Amino acid sequence: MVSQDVMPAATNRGLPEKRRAIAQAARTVFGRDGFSRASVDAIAAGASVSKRTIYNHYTDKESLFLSVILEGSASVATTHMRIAERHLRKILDLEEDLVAFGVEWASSPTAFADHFALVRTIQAEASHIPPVVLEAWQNAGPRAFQQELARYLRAIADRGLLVITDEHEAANHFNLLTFVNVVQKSFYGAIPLADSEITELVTSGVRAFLRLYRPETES
Amino acid sequence: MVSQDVMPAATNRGLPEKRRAIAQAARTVFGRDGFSRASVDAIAAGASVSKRTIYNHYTDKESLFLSVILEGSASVATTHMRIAERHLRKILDLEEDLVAFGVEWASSPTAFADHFALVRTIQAEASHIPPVVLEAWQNAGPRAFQQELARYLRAIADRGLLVITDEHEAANHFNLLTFVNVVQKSFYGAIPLADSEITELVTSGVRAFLRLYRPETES
DNA sequence: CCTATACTGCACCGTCCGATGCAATCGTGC
DNA sequence: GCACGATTGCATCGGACGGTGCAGTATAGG
Repeated sequence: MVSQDVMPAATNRGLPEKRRAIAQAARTVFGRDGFSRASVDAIAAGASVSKRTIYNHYTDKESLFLSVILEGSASVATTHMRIAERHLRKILDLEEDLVAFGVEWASSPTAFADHFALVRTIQAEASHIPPVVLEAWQNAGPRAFQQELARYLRAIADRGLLVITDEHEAANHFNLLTFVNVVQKSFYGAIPLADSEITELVTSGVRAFLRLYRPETES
Repeated sequence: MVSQDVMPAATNRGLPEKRRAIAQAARTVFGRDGFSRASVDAIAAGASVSKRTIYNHYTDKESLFLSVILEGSASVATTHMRIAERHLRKILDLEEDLVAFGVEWASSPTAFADHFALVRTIQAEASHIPPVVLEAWQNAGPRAFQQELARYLRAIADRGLLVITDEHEAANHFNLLTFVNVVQKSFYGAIPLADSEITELVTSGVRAFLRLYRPETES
């Protein structure tokens, strides 16, 4: 975990098919074992590929890890975007829509268990990862989506359904009260929660969020 | 990370002095390198102790890790208790006191950098750690303190300064809006934040918390 | 048919590391 | 001074693992 190049540190030769197989297997194995414990041999076996081939595609175990986590992060981000669009573009019942959104959002760590296991690894080794890479990851993943969420909240507020002065702070609060709450309790999906429990936590979080940002109902 | 015994899995022979030296060095090295990368030799060197002595005190690298993290967790918990008592026992200015408390609380991950690095490791390897141990750790550390925080909030509410129906939910919200917010942004202290930034985040969090739980000020 | 590219299998190197065994030493209490 | 427990230094085992070299095979395009 010492490479200083921002991206990709991966040689680009070889068949894209094998390349994807390797990436897939790497995601699984890294997710299961963490960076240090994961062995390149295991990844090779998982991808039904010679170990030598891995080293033809990627210079390093480390660069393989980086490549995989950046791809995964982007993929998860677009999925989150779609979830947000589906629930927040047209608002029918505000609380209901926010809860539905929050539940699906907060369930993604169990849906993308592989990827979020990598995220846990990143956090554990945060101090060994070049800050540039950390930044790159955050911007491609979590931060990008929080920006998007802020935009949706702004739009909802403009329609008069919420009272928001700083939409980024509001997005942060929503994030904390729903997603982060679930994520903390489930160890990023490592100890999966029952769907009912997720719904419960998110509902409670959304209620609090609405108490913070709902317009005064003049009696 | 497979031991099934709940506690301590550590033989208890040897001089307590050496034992503490080992634990101290282990905390540092595990914190710096994570469980897998940390080498027993490095710990031995750090403790100015023969490697053989470590294996006289602890059966295993794993049991050493467990022992260290449980001790640390307890120690941090009592520190948190003291912080809470200092700021929440007597309330003068509610917002001011909550902010002061929150700032000190949220700064502890940088103060106890060693320990929280271990916590990060635990989370990264959560799926490899026996659930019993995970439970034990949570109960000795975070959960115990959240209970305590709930008690303080209850007391404050009883004095009429807050309106709280479920004090555990309130404690959870305070936790999320201040501590967790900071912790997320600083990667559990791995990427330390400036004091001013911590103060800013906590202040904003406390304001939100008060908007949620402050009694209606009849105009 | 020839060449270039990619993949494979395997052996191999060097290293690191957890864990053990053992003989020697130090220190304390009887 | 003797005995016992603790510690030490060292050698060593056994295994895992990252990474490389190489010779052989397949596949596709000209």
